[in-house]
This record gives sequence, C-alpha cells and structure tokens, in this order.
Amino acid sequence: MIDIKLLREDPERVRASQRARGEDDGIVDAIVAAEQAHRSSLTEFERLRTEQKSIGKQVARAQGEEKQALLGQTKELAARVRQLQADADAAQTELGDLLRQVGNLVEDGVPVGGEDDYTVLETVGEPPQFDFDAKDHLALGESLAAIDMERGAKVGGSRFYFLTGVGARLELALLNMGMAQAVEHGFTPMITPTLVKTEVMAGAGFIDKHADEVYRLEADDLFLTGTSEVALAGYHADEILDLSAGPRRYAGWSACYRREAGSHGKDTRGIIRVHQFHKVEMFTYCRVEDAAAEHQRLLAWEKEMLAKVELPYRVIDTAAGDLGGPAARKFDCEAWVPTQGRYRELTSTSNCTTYQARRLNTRERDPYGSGTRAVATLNGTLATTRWIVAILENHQQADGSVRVPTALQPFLGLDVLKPV
RNA sequence: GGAGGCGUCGCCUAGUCCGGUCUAUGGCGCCGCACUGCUAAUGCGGUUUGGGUUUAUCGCCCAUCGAGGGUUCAAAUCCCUCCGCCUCCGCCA
Repeated sequence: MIDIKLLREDPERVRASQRARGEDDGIVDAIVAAEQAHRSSLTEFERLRTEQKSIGKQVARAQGEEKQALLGQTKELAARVRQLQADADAAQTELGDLLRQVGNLVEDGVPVGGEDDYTVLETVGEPPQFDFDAKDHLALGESLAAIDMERGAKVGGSRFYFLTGVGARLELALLNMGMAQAVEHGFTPMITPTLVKTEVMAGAGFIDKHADEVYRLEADDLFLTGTSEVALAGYHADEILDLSAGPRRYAGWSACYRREAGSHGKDTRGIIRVHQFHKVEMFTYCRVEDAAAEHQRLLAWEKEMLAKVELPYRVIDTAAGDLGGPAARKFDCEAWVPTQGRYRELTSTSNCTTYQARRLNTRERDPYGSGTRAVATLNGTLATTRWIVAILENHQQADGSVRVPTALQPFLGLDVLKPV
C-alpha cells in the first residue's frame, strides 16, 4: 500500500508511476475523492459522538424526570450516531480498496514497459563451448539418477518430481551453502511456516493480482506460500522495530508452492517450472533511506552465490510493468542455460520500500520526528532448486559426468557427479 | 478431539461478579527536568497506538482494554462468534 499522504501532496508522482506500470492513473483522483468523502463522514460522526457522550454523562448523574427527558433526547441521537459510524466505516473500506489497487511507486531509473522491456545491467562470465553433444538438465539428471520426473508425476501429478541420490544431495548442498553465506553476512537463519493466514498473504501483496497463482486451502482458510518472503514479511507485523543499529536481516529456508496456472505448456520438461521447490531467501527490514543501498547489497550477495557455483549469468533491471505490486524496483540474475541458448531467472531481488510494511503495520520510531513510520522491506534469492538446472548443464563433461564447482564441494562431499 | 483457565496502553498489574465518577490503577522500565564534585539515590513531570482539528506549538476531539458482532441512552465490564496462549485428558507423527 502506498502512502496516502504522499498521494495527497504529490499526486502527479503517483500518476507517473501508474503510467510507467501501464496501469490506470485515473485512480489517483478517485482516491483523493474517496478520502475527502471518508474524512467528512468521519468528522460528522465524531461531532455527534461527542454530543452523545456528553449527554451520557448527564444521564449518569440525573434523576427522575430530568433523566427521562435526557433519555428521550439521546435515544434518537444514538441511532444517528450508529448510522454515521456505519457510513464512515463504509467510506473507509472504499478508500482502502482503492488504495490497495495502486502498485508501489516505481523507483527512478526503472525501465518503462512490460516483460520484454528490461535493461541488461551486466553480463558475467562466458557461456561454455562444448565439443560434444550437450545434454539438457533432465537427460543429465536421469543418467546421474538425480531427478525422477515420472515417479514425481505418479505421486503428485505433472510438474512434480523426486530428487534422488546425488540430486537430493546437490539441492541440500546448494541450500546449505546459501544458508552458510547468509549467516556469514549476519543474517538470522529462519525456517518458516509455509501456510499463512489471509492477512499475511494479502499484506505481502500476493493476493491482489496474482490470486490464481497461489494454492489456497479452503477448509482452513490458509494459503500455501510461494516463497518464505511471505512469512518473513509477516514475522514483524504489527510491531514497532528498532532499526537504529542498522537493518534486520533474515534468511528464510522453505518449501515453495506455485500453481503455475497461467503457464500451461511452458517449461514442461524437467524441473525448471514446478509446483514445489525449495529456496533460501534473504529478507531485510531497514529504514526507507537505506533501502536502495540495501537492494544493491542483496544483489551483491546473490552474485556472490552465483560466482560460487561458477555460472555465466546476466543481471537485468526489470521494467515497471513487470514489477508486481509491492516492488519499486527488481533485479533478476539470469543464468545461461546451454540447451535453451538463453538466460533463465535464478534469483530475483525486490525493493518493496514501505509498501508491504504499511499493509502489515510494521513500523519504527520516526528518527526525524515524533510518532512512527513504516519501515522498508526487501527480499532476494540465495538458492533454489532451479539452480540445479544451470549447474548440471553448464558443468557437464564429455563423458556425461558433471563437475562440482569448487565452493560447493565441501557442502556436497563430491567433486564430480558420475552417471550410474 | 474433550475439560478447565487466561488475554488490560513496552513488561507486570488493579478494574470485569453488581454497566455510568474508567478521562483505565499501581509498580518496573524508559525519556525530560531539578538537586548533588561525578555516578548513584531522591523529587517533579512525561510515557499505547491510529485518526481528526490547528500554518505550527499548546490544546481540543474521536477511536483503541486479543478480533469482530450484539444488547443498551451508555460496555474493559453483559451476550454471541472467532483467534491466540496455558494446564490436564485422549489420539498421533
């Protein structure tokens, strides 16, 4: 949720952000009108409520006829107060509904446009040249007895899989390496709930426009999360944090669930796009002034991980229309996938500024004045199951084996994966 | 799943039976000031959060006693639903 004070004071900035996203900028005027309507109904309610309370005190002291007279006077007033309160509540709900439709203010410098309008910020490493027929990750995974899609489908349906033997060990090694790096940089490791309440899911911004991408357990009114970001965003909901000593950083380890409702036929082979995977996710709470710098730090830590697994990749600055509601800016690191001849997303880091925190009511004491203000939240990927795709393909050798990147070897306990 | 207990403005706590003087008590902590070689101690004042009003300060007003409804002129207090925590029993990874 964006700051309504900012919208009131600088509506043009919000309009510009909406246009950059390819969204309706007329909503800004609708919000201004809804806020005025809310305020006037609230003022009217408060005026009568004051009167009602004042008479109430007289009633408490009065006796006999005088009391009866006052009661007659205030009964009618009570009904009006009730109505005005209902009006004010309705106006507030309407205002909130409108406000929640507005995406976060896009950061300056973000490319305008949609999914294909990203900017490539940097390309790191060279795609490998093979003097043999390169196999794709599934062929490799099967010959290494690392991935079993068939039985995954038998048990869970399409887009489910088993990681077996070295495949399972590889995933654990990767995630553990991610966790170890996070700890080294001062993150608090967290194993998070993957089922969350509606308020948390909505607060993190995962319901509004992408509701069909998340699993919902109707019988229990819970959502399965697609990332530990959701639980970590909810972790400090309704709290006032002390960020005077610097950012609070958490590294969440969790299973992640995605319905992939809109992607029929896309990436159907292998484990690139699956309903369940595992991830280590960085999550930061910091002051809004520090958010842009923290975003760069998260990106740097993602790059550190990618360097450790020795993958060629590029960094893109996602265009405004592809940001999603909560993010003000998003950088993705995409690794080269040889058999596809293109880069595929392995990490994604978003600066959500105060958008999630405002919805989840996560605040700090205002360092520049009295009262409280919303904190900033950011997130970024350290490792996921999908990384296995790029590791297998980029490090495959002529004999069908796969070289294990040096940094990963201590976590895996192997320096090469051999066909069985 | 069953039985019982509990949830008050950072923490602890009074108030709930019997609705109005609750503008929510007291302690701890914290902040400010005073006093004092310094510290400590002591004294005085302040200290939920959100919103409205105000150029701003001071102030005033509204909401907020786990959440949401209801009864009532009036709800921390009575009723209903839900949530969470604790104890015990049962069942089970």
